[in-house]
Amino acid sequence: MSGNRYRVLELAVLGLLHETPMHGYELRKRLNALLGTFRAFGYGSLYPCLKDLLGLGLIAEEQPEGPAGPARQRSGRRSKIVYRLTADGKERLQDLLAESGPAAWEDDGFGVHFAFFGQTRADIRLRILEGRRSRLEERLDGVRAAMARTRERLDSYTLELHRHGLESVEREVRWLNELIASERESGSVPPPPSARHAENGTSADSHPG
Amino acid sequence: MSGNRYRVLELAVLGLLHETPMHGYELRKRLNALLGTFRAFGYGSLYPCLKDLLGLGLIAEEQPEGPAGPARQRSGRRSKIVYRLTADGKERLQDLLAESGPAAWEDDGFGVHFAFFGQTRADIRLRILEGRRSRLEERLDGVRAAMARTRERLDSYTLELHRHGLESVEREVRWLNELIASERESGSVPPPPSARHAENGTSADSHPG
DNA sequence: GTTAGCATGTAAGGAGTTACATGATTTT
DNA sequence: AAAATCATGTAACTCCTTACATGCTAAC
Repeated sequence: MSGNRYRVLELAVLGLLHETPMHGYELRKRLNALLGTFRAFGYGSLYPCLKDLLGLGLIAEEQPEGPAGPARQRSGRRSKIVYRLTADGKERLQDLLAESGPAAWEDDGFGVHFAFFGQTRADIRLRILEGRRSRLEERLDGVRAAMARTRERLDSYTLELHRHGLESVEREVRWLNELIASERESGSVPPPPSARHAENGTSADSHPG
Repeated sequence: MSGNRYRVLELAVLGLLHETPMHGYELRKRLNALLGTFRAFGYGSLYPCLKDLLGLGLIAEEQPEGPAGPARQRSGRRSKIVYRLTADGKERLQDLLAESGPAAWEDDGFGVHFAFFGQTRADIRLRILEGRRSRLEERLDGVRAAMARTRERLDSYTLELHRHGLESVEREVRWLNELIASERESGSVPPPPSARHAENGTSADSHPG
């Protein structure tokens, strides 16, 4: 009943439910629309996750409090179960959004964390973007070194695969460079002297364009 | 002991051992060099896989047949276990290389299959490339539709994520277009008799932008 | 009156990953 | 003698995925 797995789903669900309460089916559609090309979840992933989050008390079934008493919504279609964030859930969401370590910049987590940058503090955003850039640059170094070592015995298809792979990663690095520059430009974030962030309110309006 | 999981690893291991026998540690390095940016495996993945393939009789420990009898190689470092492909393993490898369905063009499998295109029949190569292109175009359609539906409630970060994601996929489609054109040019592949397409090869250049 | 879409779930398993444990050999 | 690298392995776990099972409601 307790014991939460679901690192990506947890943030996505809490983040979406923070905007507005929803039932599972709709949540899944918004989820996949949110994550776009990065990821797609089926019901078989979402519902067990909702069950867990419910068990942990991070979300709760919304009781519509009609005059006829607290019955599940039978007005629309089938009796839907509308979930909302609890106080614990909000706290948990804030913790997840404050994450700026590997969980937020590795392949798995980066997409979701980025998708919720609008709700993320400016200094955290910057740390995640920079963390991911470092990660990708490490990967570039590793692959380039490996290629140099084994260059002679790779056939043309393998070389082409590598070329395309490297180009993709380089392209993402350039994208991150632009985002980082844009984050810095939009003021409010002094390059962290030690860890100190200035209090600013305009955290979410800065998109690169 | 039997029962093979490991869809990606199996092909990669058999394909590499087809070139030359190797021990696990070296295999892992060549594996990661081969797959480049696409994937990286640790020993915890490779060794159990080798155990399975051994159990299935697809690979075998190479006996060096020294004059002192069949002992494990103690010449180099620690007693290495050098694996080689068996006859069954070669057959299995041919089956895997002949695969041209979803397993070969989905995200997971495509990289490995492509890496071994040098050992793959020309018509199979073409089918895999076209299959992947279709898959990506479906994905583009799906995401663009989803974006159109929920455009208004996405913030600028989410939009930026989608823009970058779409661009990445579009870029891969263009790459596939070039590869497919190049495969057709290099002769030897008559367009499959049943699936008839108009006599221009440039069917897929329709990317917006 | 039947398909298509809405809506919720479970059981079993996939394809690895992480952390740990061990020891030999070469380099510094 | 210490550190790095070579070399092999296991147990427990992860984070979903696939296939299945169910039923309601709107549209054709």
